[in-house]
Amino acid sequence: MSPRTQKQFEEMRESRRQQIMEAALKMFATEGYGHCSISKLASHAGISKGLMYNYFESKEALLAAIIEHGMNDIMDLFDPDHDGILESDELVVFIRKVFAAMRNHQEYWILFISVILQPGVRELLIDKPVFKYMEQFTTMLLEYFEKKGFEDPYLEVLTLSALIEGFGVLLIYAYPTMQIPDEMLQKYENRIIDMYK
Amino acid sequence: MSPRTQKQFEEMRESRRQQIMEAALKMFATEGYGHCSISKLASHAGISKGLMYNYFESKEALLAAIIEHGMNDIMDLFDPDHDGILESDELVVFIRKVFAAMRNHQEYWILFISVILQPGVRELLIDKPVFKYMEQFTTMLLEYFEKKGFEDPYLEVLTLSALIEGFGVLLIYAYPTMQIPDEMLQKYENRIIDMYK
Amino acid sequence: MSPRTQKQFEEMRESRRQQIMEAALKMFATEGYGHCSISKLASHAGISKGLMYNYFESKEALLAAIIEHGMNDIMDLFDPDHDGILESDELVVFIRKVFAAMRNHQEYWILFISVILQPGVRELLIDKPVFKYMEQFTTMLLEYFEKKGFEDPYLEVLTLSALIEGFGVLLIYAYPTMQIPDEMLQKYENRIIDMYK
Amino acid sequence: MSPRTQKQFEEMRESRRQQIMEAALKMFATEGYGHCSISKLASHAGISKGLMYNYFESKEALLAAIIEHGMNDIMDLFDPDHDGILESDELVVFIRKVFAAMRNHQEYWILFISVILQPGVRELLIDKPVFKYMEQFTTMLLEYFEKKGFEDPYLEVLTLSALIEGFGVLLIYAYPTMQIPDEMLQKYENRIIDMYK
DNA sequence: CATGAATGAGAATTCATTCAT
DNA sequence: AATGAATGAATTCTCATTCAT
Repeated sequence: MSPRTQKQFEEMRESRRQQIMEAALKMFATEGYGHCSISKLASHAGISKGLMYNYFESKEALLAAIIEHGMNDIMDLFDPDHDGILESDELVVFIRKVFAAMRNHQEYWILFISVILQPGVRELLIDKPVFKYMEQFTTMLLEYFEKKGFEDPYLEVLTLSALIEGFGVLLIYAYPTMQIPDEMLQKYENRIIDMYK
Repeated sequence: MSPRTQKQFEEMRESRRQQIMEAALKMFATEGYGHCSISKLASHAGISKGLMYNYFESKEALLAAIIEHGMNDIMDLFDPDHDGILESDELVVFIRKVFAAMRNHQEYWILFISVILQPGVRELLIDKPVFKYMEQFTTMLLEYFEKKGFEDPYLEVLTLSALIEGFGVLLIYAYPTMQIPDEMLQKYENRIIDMYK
Repeated sequence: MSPRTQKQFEEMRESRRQQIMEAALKMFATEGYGHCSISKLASHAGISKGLMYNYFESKEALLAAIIEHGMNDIMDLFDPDHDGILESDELVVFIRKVFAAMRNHQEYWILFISVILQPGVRELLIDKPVFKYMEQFTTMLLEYFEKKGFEDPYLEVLTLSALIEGFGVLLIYAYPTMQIPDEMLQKYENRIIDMYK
Repeated sequence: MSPRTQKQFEEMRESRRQQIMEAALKMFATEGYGHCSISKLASHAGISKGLMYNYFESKEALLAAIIEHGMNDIMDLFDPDHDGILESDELVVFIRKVFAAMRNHQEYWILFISVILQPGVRELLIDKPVFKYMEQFTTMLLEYFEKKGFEDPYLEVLTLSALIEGFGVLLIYAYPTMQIPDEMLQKYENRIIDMYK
């Protein structure tokens, strides 16, 4: 009966936001961004169409929020103190982290790769911190391969990137019809690590 | 009305079809399938909206035709007598063919890969004969690795597929800002071949 | 709970109502009635959306209240004892009162006229008591011109009304870029009075 | 059976455009711009919602087209050779033209005045030729009154403008409930002309 | 064969109003 | 009394597809 406090409202809002984003992530990944109408998204999240706009000012803004949120989750693995500098562990650790992220946020990866491959999206991302991080990855790998004395470090970056991104694409194509089983994912990870030991 | 005229008509029709498909491929790749309206496609192909439907019964059918055509081009390399059985050359020959195709029709491949990775396009592919072909590749590679006594043939298929598809994705992302130079492409090819020698 | 507390509550309520109406009048005039959402109005008045409905049962009711309030202000000049009968002074006195009102509350009048001329507002006014008042003015002027033996009293009413309303419109259009100076206003007033001496 | 020619299409388009604009003008004037949905407009024009967008890219563009078209009609009276210079007839002729325009395009006037009084519209008009013309009117009148030796020419411009604009506002308020009869309009016109003889 | 006008279903978005707390 | 989350109807706009000529 007593009015809700500021804090109660904030908590409600935050949990609703999460609920919407989770529902939307699932749908974007399975049906594709373009095929999800706000109506569908809202009813899957169990709310009204109008309320969506209370939380996200547009469908695009919802996508952006999901991408950013997911990216933050993942970057926490590589830059836990948020100083913008990637922890330069051994390559093996790096690869393990990438695959751990893939395993634990499979839907997110599918959405993410799916989105960044769309024409016209790169231009949108280019200002975003996400993009900075991606460049940092390249730089980090390059330096690593140089330091280790690889004959053609850039070629190695290319190969490793292809192995990772290519696998992502395979995931997209497989999902959700036939999941690539976790052991296979594990073996794939080890296979790559073996190449660089 | 004479047979010859009849034939001329068919040739005109066929070349018009090609012209539409080329224009559409380019637009799908640069603007995204979902953002290309029939109107835009028609005007880029230099014909009227209505005429589009004379050549393709729907937007989806146009996309299907483009993909099938591209897929046929690829398949010609591996199944020249169209008997549905892939020539089981040595793996090295297979890989060389793939990269030769990439090199010789670089722009076409970039557009093509870019299109088939788009959401809304993947969903369409799944029911199509195209998809069968892709499974044949998998099967062929699988058999090859089994025959050669690889410990985990499926893992090898995964790895090789990722290396190829992942490279395609890198091409898309680089294009058109900075082309990956031919020598790098060559080196990458050799790098892969080395892995399987 | 004591009478005094009761009275305080009422005073608070009344002053809150005024505060809302003032904020709304300004917004209606500057942004247009149709473009002002309850949300915007509430936040400009410094209260919550829900509370608006505690004070005014609808957006339309808020508008009606604003107009009625403004209209009462005017009517006080001409019908100070609120008996519904306009004081039939000499016309000169009437005109002087109109312009005195304009001069003394210039900004208010500009906002007010600006609001009542808006589409969507006019339609609302037609059923309201306000409209009765306006007809009374017409009647009063008509009787005056008849009594004075003007050849076509209705034509005179039309002319005088146009001179007054038209000037209001000029004020709106000039505001806020360039104020019409007070002397000009004075001269205009005299010009009209001269016409009827 | 034979396909339509380019010219036939153009004629169809032009007549449809007129039909839509006429229907919309009537509705805008009677119901107010803000209260007319595209749906309503379309069904009053006897066409589908979608077709509206084939002819006008937005509701606002439709309004703009109507205003511009109407303004051109009216300006033809004052600048028949379209050289951007107003014919500087005697004042009497000018006033007669204004009232002729009001009489013959009554709905248009109502819409026009209604629109230019809306907050935020002036800013939109300011680049348009319409605005130039309106300034030219002021200048022309000012020069006229100066030449004729009026004591305070600017005051005269103000008075005449108020008489004209004020009458327009009265028209809006009267329309469509009770039309001001044509004879009254005629008398009003003569009344004004008498003032300046 | 060729055109583009016409349709209508459906998408994104806005906003007055209600209501639980 | 006060808040803002929640609703849903209405609105603007898009676009694949049909069809008369």
